[in-house]
Amino acid sequence: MRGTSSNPWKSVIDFIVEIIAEKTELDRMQIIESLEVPPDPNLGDLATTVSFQLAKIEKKNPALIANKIVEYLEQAAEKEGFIERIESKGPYINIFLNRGALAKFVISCVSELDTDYGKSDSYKGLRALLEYPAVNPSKPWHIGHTRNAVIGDTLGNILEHVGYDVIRLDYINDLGLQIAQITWKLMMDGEPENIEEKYDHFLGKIYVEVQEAFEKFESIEKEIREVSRKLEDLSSSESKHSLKMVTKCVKAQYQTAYRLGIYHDYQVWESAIAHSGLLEIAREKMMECENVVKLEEGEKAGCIVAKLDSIDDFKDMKDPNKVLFRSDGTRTYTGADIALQMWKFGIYPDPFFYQIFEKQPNGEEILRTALEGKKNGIGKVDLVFNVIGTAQAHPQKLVYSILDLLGYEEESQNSHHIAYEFVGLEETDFSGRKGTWIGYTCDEVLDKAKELAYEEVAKRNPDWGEEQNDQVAEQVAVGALRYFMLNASPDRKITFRWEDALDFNGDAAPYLQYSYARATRILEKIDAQENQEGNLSLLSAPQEFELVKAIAKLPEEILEVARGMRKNVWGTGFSSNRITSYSYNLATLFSRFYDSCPVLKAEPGLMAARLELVKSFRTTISNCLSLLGIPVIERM
RNA sequence: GGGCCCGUUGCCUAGUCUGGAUAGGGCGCUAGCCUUCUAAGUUAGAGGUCGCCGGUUCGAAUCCGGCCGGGCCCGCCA
Repeated sequence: MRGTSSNPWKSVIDFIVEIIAEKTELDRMQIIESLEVPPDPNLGDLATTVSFQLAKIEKKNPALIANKIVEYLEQAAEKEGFIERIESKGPYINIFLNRGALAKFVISCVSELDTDYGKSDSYKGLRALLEYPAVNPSKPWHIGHTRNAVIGDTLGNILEHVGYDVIRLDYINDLGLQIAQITWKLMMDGEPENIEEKYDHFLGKIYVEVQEAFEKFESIEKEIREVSRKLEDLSSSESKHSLKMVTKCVKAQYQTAYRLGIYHDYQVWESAIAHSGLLEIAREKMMECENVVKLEEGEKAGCIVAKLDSIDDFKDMKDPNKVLFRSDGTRTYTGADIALQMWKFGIYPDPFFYQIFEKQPNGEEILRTALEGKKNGIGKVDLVFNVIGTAQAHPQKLVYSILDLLGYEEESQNSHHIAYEFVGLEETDFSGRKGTWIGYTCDEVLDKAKELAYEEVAKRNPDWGEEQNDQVAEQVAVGALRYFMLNASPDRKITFRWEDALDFNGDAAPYLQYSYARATRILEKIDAQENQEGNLSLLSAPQEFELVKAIAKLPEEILEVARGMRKNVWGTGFSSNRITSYSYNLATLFSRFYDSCPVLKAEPGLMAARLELVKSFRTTISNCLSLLGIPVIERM
């Protein structure tokens, strides 16, 4: 193998497949599928189970076949420097790579690509629109919302890494009943002069109070419903009050998002949807379909419904006529969701105007939909990913199926529900209404994590000042929380326990950050002039070799996650935990290397080679951390 | 009634799509390792009927069927 590759492990695999293909009758796909990593590195670096497949064809003992093939393969492999040896063990054919040659190849790939190492252009030219976390603008983010936001943000990073152009969208429901409830309360009581709390926390608590009254007293419910109706009228005082309140709330919520390194490109506001004419345009489009009709009689007389009895998945519904627009003409959630999904794909002309909501700390402006402003829409997108809890699997499926029913087959296929299970407590779930989230907001969890991290940082770095302690503690806290959310497979419920979320040892973000800091420290201690050419073929210790192999696999690992995003009956799978476990494993291998292979005390030639390896590791783990949105810490 | 997700050691969990060698980790527990690049680390050890039963297969945590337990979903609600 000559030169460098953006996917070194894949290059090694291709090389081996080529050799096997020359010596057997099997096609390349079969060979690729037969390749696996043996359970124990002592058995080899790669193995092939082609003997099982050949045994079926030739009707012979697989072990005998393996024995025979190995002889041929050894001859072929000898010509190139990449393979050390090939041996059979029973039916398995085990391949040992040349450690020095692989180290040389992998390290040159990483050093060439640097911060781009891990990226690929496999999906170049495709545009993906992601929606997350769409938290109601009436309360602070709790840890359930945090899971949504972190999954969405990380998914965006991964899609960007494999070549997608990614648009990050947030949805602001400023017309919901929850907003009416708070508006009612604030207009009655007047807004307090000095609110000491963060504004979203303040609203959240009011909301819990109002909700109680709302459920208890019919008269209050009636008043609030009236406020809700008035919110639809943009000239009403209720609407004007609510707009100020919601804007303030979203800005407060975004302070939390920014702490986590989460940014967006656009916001879609429900009030803009309601008054832009979007719903009317969408409704007309929908009614062009013969399966969307206005019912004349029966319980749903006057409603515009989608007839779903022809679709297998929905024929067991109580009534397969799904209401999209009520008899009074207003849209249902499903109706609005379909209209919005159509907008995302640009099925009809964009009716929105756009205004700057605010400038984010990353320097980028976030645009919100509005009724006046500039006409800079999102343009054509190929795929839409909605990050929504798994409880909404059925409604999401409805939206995509109806899209298909309307004739937008491709758009339906390209609609993805990224489903994740909820975060709960041992005894209860998080409920906005009951206020069970109090004490478990994202801000509180981050603050508590930071407090603990601060103690640790101060203990380890007695010479640091308060500012440096504080900064690192914040980075540790953010990393720990993001990792905690990503390391759980999205289809698994998270039971939130402080001792788990705040455990900074073992399988957690600080471990990764620490490995980076250690690598950085080694490199810092070397003066530039000592930078001599290292003989990379000296890197043959098992700890060095295992680290090299792990580094080599990053690009393929990211691609595997992207390829694994297939549609299922419940949504589209997204294995965020694969990236965390890859990164954890990489850091573990570095820790072992660190413990058993001294760098600065090694012989000059070996030292230079190990320095190169440390550099490669540092780049790779750094790229993993930025993919996961975990802050990189130089010293901790 | 119908559909979906989960069940792996004291606790948390990877692996299940695409079957393959002794089922990986982490927490906790036990015993080592800092005069050596940051011990948020590392080495070793104890701990498992992969929910249960059956089937397919040379081979099943993984595929198929049937159960059991936990959660979620099937509104002109929000």
